[in-house]
Amino acid sequence: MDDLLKNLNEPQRLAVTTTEGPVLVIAGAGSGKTRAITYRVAYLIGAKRIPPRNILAVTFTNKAAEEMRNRIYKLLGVTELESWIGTFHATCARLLRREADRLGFTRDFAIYDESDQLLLIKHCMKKLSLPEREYNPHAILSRISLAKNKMLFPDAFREKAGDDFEATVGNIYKLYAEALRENNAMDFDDLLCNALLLLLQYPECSEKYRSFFRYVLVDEFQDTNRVQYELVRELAREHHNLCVVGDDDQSIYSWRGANVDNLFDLQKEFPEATVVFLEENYRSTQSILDAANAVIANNSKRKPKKLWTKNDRGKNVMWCSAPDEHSEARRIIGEIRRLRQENPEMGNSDFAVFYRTNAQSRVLEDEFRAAGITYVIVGNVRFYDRKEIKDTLAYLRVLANPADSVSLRRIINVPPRGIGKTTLERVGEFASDRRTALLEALGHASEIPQLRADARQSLLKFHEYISRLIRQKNDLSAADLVREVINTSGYAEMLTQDPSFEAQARIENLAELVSAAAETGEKLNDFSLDAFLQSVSLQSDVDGWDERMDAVTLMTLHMAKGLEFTAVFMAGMEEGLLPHANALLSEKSLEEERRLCYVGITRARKHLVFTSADVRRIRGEIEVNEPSRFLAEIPDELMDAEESVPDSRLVRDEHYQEMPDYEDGFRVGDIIEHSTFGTGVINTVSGSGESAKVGVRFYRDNKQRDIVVKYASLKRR
DNA sequence: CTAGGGTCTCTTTTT
DNA sequence: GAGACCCTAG
Repeated sequence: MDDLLKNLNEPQRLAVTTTEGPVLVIAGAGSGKTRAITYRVAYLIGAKRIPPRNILAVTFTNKAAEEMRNRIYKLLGVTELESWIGTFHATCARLLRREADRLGFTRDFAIYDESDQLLLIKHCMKKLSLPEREYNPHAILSRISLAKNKMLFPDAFREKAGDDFEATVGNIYKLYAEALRENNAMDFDDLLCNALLLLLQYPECSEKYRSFFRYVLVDEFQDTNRVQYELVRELAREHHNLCVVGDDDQSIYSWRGANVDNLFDLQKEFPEATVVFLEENYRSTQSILDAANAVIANNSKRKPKKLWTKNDRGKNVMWCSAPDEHSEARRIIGEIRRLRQENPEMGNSDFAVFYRTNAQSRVLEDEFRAAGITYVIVGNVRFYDRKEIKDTLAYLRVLANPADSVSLRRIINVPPRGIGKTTLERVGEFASDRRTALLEALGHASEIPQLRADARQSLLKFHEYISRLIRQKNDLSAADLVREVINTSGYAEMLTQDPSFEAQARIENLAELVSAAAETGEKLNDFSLDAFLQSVSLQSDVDGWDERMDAVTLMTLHMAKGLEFTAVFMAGMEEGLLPHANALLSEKSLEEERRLCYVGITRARKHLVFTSADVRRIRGEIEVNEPSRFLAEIPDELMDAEESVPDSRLVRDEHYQEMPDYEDGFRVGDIIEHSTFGTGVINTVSGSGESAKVGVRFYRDNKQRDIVVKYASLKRR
């Protein structure tokens, strides 16, 4: 165990060995914070003889959890640990499964993801006869989610409603919350809220878990929200054996309710806390670190700190601009080839390309494919988000939780069984009149008035089919059930009859789902349907990513947090993209964009290349963007800039000719005054001359409008 | 009820 | 540019 401590620097050692009482670790990027917390857990188990199951360690992703687990195994020389290491959501779900009945759920409650949530919201809106035109379900959902993050429940929300819109949201919220309960389902926010409620409302429960989790660790604390904060506080209330690790400069999830202040509020809450600063960076070259420091220094709201390193100065960082996004992608490929030539030891997996928006990945993907470079995209269209996968899972979810009407509605007519909208509406009415689950109502189809005879038959037949599967579910493994559903539901048949290439791919995906179920079973040593479904709902995008693959990694900046690569490319360094157009409105969101940029930069070990395009096509329209302000924040002596060179292909490109003349035009980021809509920020520019258009987000209602420059007298402010 | 075509919106980021 | 959604003809 003493050997173990030798691998740590002074502050890291302090963070590891101060096991009793609160510890707050402020850890700069690349300062070995993961090392500190894994060693801490290993130290607790190895040196302090704390039983692993009495330790709770919370990470940001499942992948981080798995990594931590593996490292601890290695440090301790064991192959198994009965410990609680996982994300907040996974941990809460696990807890809630045990205690579900206290809150009026059964232990097989469903976990609704965003698409389920939206379906349910829309369903509720229909019940209230609210048109989707007027009330955007997305916006409603995000309001509800924000409310839940403050533990503001429907009744309280409705009382506090300030205007008509809020009142409407309140009504939908109320209905939505009831519907979730009826469906025996929780959304992501509920997992956290209900876990907290459980502790707050049942003292004996709180007592149980407080004495069970004797040591609590939380990573990435700057990205926790209020509910998560309260959860941690409640669990550590008595023993105070709490260690949280975070970096306020890497807080990039405030849009999801995360609150950086948590990091410092905790210090007030536990004034006796030992505060440890990790400021020595082991990852990057001096130049990269200087660039990162230069950028982040422009944020006004931050605790001053300065990362330093003993590493070499290294090469200057680079900035390559390109005429358009395709040449940008080719520039990246060119640089990868050049770097590999200069450094033969580098393989594909040493490279990563980060971008702000998922949409940027398509062009990169096209060019990588054309160049024959192996790449892997992390995120984007998740395997589990594909239609055929979602449909099949919906069948399984109905089996696991027959009250789940959202899933039932998704599949009742897929493949087509002659159960259309009207039929479904009648059944829905019948079900809510009788206060019974939708699935049960299907069985009573003969009592439902106004149904067509053939529809009635279909309903009964479907009900019988699902009931049969439900009777079988306990005797079959998750993988067997997946196979059974695919083969007997008519789904496989529907796809085999479709000769298209896509249908072929879908069949293959379904086969993969069967393997996924089997693999998950083996990994968890639990082959039940419930275990598989839970692991699917809580899976995150990075989780499936394997860094050992010999491929260049493509991912969003958000997903890059916590990772590192020898060479990093940051694509789309343009105003409107990074910082994103929607973030130009407030200083606060602008600073978050800067932190995002900082996170990207600090992922790089040796090489860092920024790229930008003069012109790019966004949502079908050509836009002209200025280079990102963040580039200007990096001192010239740290960065080599290379001018944009039109390559031969672009000159022939037909839209090159249309390139608008912006001598006297408006640019992204300009603040303008409109005669009717008032003040706003330009976030898109398109077309030229007579047809020049700008997209403006107005302060007054935060709505986006396209304005034809010629007809509106816009004034620059 | 279904299939096909046209329109409209949209993603900025995700457990 | 893609996907969701609505409308219409069969």
